[in-house]
Amino acid sequence: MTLDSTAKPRASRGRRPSRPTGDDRELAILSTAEKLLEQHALSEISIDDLARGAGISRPTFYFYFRSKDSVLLTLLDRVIQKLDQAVVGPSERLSEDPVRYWRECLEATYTTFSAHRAVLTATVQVQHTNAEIHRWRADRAERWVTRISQAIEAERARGAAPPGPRARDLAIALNLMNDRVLYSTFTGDEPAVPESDVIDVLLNIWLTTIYQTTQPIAG
Amino acid sequence: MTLDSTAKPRASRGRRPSRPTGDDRELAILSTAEKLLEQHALSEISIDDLARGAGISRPTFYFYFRSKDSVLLTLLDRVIQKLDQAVVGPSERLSEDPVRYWRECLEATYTTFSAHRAVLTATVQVQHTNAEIHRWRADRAERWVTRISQAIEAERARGAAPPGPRARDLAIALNLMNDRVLYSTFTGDEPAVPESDVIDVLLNIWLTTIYQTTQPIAG
DNA sequence: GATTGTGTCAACATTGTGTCGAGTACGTCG
DNA sequence: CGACGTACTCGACACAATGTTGACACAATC
Repeated sequence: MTLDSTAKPRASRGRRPSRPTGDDRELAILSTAEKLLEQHALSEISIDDLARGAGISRPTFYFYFRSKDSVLLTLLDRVIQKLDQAVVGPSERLSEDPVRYWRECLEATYTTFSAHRAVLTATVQVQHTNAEIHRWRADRAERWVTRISQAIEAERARGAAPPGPRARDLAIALNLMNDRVLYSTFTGDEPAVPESDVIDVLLNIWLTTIYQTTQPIAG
Repeated sequence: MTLDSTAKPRASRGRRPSRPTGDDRELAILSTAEKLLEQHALSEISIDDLARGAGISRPTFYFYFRSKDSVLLTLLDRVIQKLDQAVVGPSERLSEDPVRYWRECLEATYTTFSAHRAVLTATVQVQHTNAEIHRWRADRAERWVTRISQAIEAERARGAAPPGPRARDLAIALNLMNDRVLYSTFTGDEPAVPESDVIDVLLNIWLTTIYQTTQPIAG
């Protein structure tokens, strides 16, 4: 998903003035935002804070972004672009080495979240109030769910996993669990699973849920 | 937990004027809020909306509540009071009939949520921005976690459940999952588990996680 | 040198929150 | 009865944050 809709349409990039200007300012806003998000929730950050941090006035901010949320969305877009190429994806190892496959799925999620906690936790926080971000998350979730439920069905088909609730429903529940558990682990809201254990705990739940044991049948 | 802190201290209740006044207004605000929450998120509701809905002016609103959030907190308090007496609690049936015990735990959570979805989903939404509500949820969560992890340990002790990750960590993860899954089921955000299946799906995950099977050993 | 597009901001308009202080209605006590 | 206190009410204000407008600057191109 490209996020053209969020950043104001910048005119043709052909001619670039030599002033200390242009994209620099946009980047300055973005990095100010990411920095501030490490300390404060998005709701506590004003547009003025972002503008000042980037060395511009508040009205000028609106030249670059249409709102605070759209800054977050752009940040998110950048994070995910990096990520989508890093996590090329637990490939076809599913039937060969299921445990490894699922561990890698989880680690991918963990890594995503961990590398840019500030941005990702902010996203979680505003998903309820911002329609665009809400849609963005729904979209991502849908793709994960599809992928995971196909994997579960494949495992059931080859007899490695027993039958059970609809694969899609399990995938949804497990996926929501991951998000929520990682969120509270990273924000440190009590009660939370300690960061050192979080992958193991989640993996355990995934495996037992899918296979009714922690030692699934390998290829 | 009583929420004295949230409602302004009403003076002695001794003398009651006969005007269409007093507690009536407070109740009017509360029911207006609950009604509006069925259609809109709390962030979309202004204090003026609440005041108008209750037939008073905005400043008068502040006579009864210190803020929008404190209305929600009071609403929550009422919901929970009803609930804490309804769900007296899956008692000592744990070792006799484990499946039933866990099903009742889940159903209690489901019922809580379901009966006052508007209030509960609003709570989820503002937990990230309101410290008081955040604390309230953390508190409730902590008590559930304690209770659940003790139950898991008891099952392990009597050999009904196999060893595994720290009981507390499982309890935290399962608990967060419940909240999150029920939230999206009730708001209907896609992807969500359909309401008709949600208890079965969650129960399945709980049982397999705790017992590594859906048929635990009964007493 | 005129034109065009990028970039800038002071000043304004708007919306929502919270407060203050002057008021009104009602029960009570002299 | 009347004056006193308390519950209650709201107009008018102060404030904070958001978003908009219109005039202006500068560089690149014609």
